[in-house]
Amino acid sequence: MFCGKIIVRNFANMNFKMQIDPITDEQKKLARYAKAMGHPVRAYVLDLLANQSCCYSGDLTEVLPIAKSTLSQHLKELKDAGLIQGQTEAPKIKYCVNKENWEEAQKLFKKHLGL
Amino acid sequence: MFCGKIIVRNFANMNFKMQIDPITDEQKKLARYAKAMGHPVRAYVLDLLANQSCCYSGDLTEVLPIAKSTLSQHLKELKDAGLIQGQTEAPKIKYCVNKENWEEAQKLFKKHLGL
DNA sequence: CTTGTTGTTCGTAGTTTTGCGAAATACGAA
DNA sequence: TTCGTATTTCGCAAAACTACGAACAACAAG
Repeated sequence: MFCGKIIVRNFANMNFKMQIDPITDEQKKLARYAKAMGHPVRAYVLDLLANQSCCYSGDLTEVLPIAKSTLSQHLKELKDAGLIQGQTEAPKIKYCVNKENWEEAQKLFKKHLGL
Repeated sequence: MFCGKIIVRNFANMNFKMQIDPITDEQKKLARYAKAMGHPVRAYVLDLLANQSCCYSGDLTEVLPIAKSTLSQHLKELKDAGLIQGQTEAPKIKYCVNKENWEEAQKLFKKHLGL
């Protein structure tokens, strides 16, 4: 998603295209992570994976009141945001937090929430 | 939004309705706050109000590359989530963080992100 | 009371999210 | 290879989100 102002100025026969976006990359990243956490199911899953350990999709389906396919989409959402990762242990898939990005998220929230 | 399992059991001629929801209230609150922060514009506004001071809607419109009406909706979203509040200084409206809820959000993120 | 300034609300449009069940996929085991 | 298990992908529908401009509301100032 684009969130910037495009300003075009002409000097003589030169063309300048300058994008002035008051929203920083950090704020955009923060928003991306926040969005991923912005659903009860996903907040629950993250909580579980962060404070505890890895788990299988099936473990979650047993506990959560949603269809398997719906859970799968939430996991995909978290994966796309970079907060978790899944490794195949056929026929299961073990999900864990993506340490690197999780730490980045921690840093961002810490900074922007003034913690 | 409901995220729980409804389990109904019958004992003799008594009816039990029990809601078993693995997702805690804290996780739901966290998700609510995170959702509100989950857009670049809103992340920007929160950053501004939290790290700096209050500001008027007009101040933001000058800087942000979105229509007034769109900004107004984002501010409403933040207000509905409880993260900011607005007080009339006619004909302007001054927006500030809602201190009480902001602190709750800080606490929740701190706890659930393991900070 | 009229005007100008500041924001919100409304109507509309297109996109994304959320959710489900059914079908498809992946893969070890028999 | 065929079967069973675990999970994803597909197709669909309803709801929510994002965004805009036009119209409206609030109110101080003249």
